[in-house]
Amino acid sequence: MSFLPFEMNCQIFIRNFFYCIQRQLRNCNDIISATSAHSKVFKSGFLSDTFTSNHLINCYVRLQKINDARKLFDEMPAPNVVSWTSLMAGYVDAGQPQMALTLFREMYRSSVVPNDFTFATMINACSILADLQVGKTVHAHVEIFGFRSNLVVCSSLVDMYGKCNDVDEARRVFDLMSCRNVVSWTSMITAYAQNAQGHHALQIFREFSGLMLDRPNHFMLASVINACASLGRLVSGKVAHGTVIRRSHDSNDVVASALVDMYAKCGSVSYSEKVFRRIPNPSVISYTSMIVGAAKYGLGNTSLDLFEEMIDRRIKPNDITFVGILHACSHSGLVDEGLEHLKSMHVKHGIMPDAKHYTCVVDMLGRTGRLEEAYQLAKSIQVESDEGALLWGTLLSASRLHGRVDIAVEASKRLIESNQQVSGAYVTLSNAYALAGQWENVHSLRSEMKRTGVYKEPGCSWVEIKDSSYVFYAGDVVSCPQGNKLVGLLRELEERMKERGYVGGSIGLVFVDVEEEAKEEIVGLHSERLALAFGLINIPKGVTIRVMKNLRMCRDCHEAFKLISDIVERDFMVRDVNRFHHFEKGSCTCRDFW
DNA sequence: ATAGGGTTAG
Repeated sequence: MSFLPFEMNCQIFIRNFFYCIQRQLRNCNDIISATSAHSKVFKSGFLSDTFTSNHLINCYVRLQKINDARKLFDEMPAPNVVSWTSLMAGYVDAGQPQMALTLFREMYRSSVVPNDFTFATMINACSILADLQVGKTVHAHVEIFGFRSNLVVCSSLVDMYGKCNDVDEARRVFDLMSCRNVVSWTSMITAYAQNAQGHHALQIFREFSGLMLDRPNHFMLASVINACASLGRLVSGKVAHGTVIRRSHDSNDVVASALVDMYAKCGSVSYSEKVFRRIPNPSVISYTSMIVGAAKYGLGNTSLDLFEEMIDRRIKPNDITFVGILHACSHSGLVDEGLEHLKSMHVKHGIMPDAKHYTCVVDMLGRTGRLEEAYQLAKSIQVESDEGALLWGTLLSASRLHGRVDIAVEASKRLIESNQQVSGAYVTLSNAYALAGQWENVHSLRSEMKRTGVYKEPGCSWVEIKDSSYVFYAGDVVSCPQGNKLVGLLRELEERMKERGYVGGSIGLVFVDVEEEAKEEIVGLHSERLALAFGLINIPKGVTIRVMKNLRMCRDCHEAFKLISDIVERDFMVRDVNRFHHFEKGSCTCRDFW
């Protein structure tokens, strides 16, 4: 029988104990085993060992116990770069990215040197905060510390610049990267998609696909679908959907939610529904996408049914869900239901309504002509300037629609005060004056605009036919060879809609351009009407036409809309033109897709 | 050895 020397025995014991603790720390998935591991480490005296403590910190971070992680960190005699970075990442996960920045500064003052992991975490914090200034500072440090060619650091930089709305800088970093992977390509695609440059997003995706280095995964496809949605490109969206199915990502609920949203925005809400119904466990986002999708089509009751369904399935709605619900009620003329839901938000669901919800309600009341109530409500809401622009802009449109010049004037004043969307305010106010026959005011407003140099970009819309998009601008009809024919046709349509009780709004003929003489002529046509006429005139049989522009429907409008559908015998759907200001004249005819 | 990057709804 041989005996090992005592010291060697001790070493083996310590090493075994060490592994045992490590295994326990790696596997602890609940707070009880974490605490027990913690006390074991404490008793053994290993708490002063940085490596063991780091394990414990990560354990608390995984369990979302950031305060416990912090306490442990503060007691460490010698935290190293991993300890610092772990804690920073913990704060980012816990929704306190600001604290991560603070820690970085503290770390900087101590003698511990940051590494690539630290920078990736820091950049992520800046990205969440959308803090471009700090982001640039961190970028400078990345250069100084020599991580400019690190894949992960650069991918997070691309993402950070994208989230801070500096797409050009994102692209610069991306172009300088010496090697890229799916994540870096996805970051670049997302940067474009989230900054209203969907066509660039698709271009990057085509480039990635052409390289055939790697397959697109569900992250990338979700972003690509998002880009198709923002462009209203159904054909590209369907191709992306095909890729999703081929790559077996159709069971991913994030991808599915993106598809639901894309189909709704591209004019095919029935596809949205099909995709939605295949999601095994829809999240609050999946439900909200479908609720919003239905709302856009004036299917208010469908939205409300979906809401009931999600409540029954114990899925908690959030503030955005309620924006969707209030939108649905607003666009379907379900005022009482809308007001009920507004009340229930706080009482039943513990969500405080804020400016965006009240804006929906102002819209809802305004559409149905309850302008006095809408006005009183608008005045009572505390808003930031950008929220104010939306709020007063909403009221302005409603007062124009119902010919309440007094409220229109007040709303425009507030809108102009908010210093945003000023040109839109002038145009709408001018339309309100014109509607009331107050031509002198129209003229003086126009000279005011000339004097202050306000310029209104023309609204545009487009139809997608086969794989091409055709864009129309407000005012285009004048130059169109069939212009007169169109105008006649549209007048006739409007008459027939009025007979059915249509009261005005997007479908009706409105003045678009105050630069033109404000006489009772059509100086411009909103494009959905133009495209509608387009559909009547020269689209070959068997081609599906989809018109993109927001159709804000009250119940009456919905009726009218059905009537138009009967007349033109085609399916088309419409989306919000204001979200697509990135369309430039002549740049939107795209025949190619990947 | 322990720590890091990309996705969906208004």
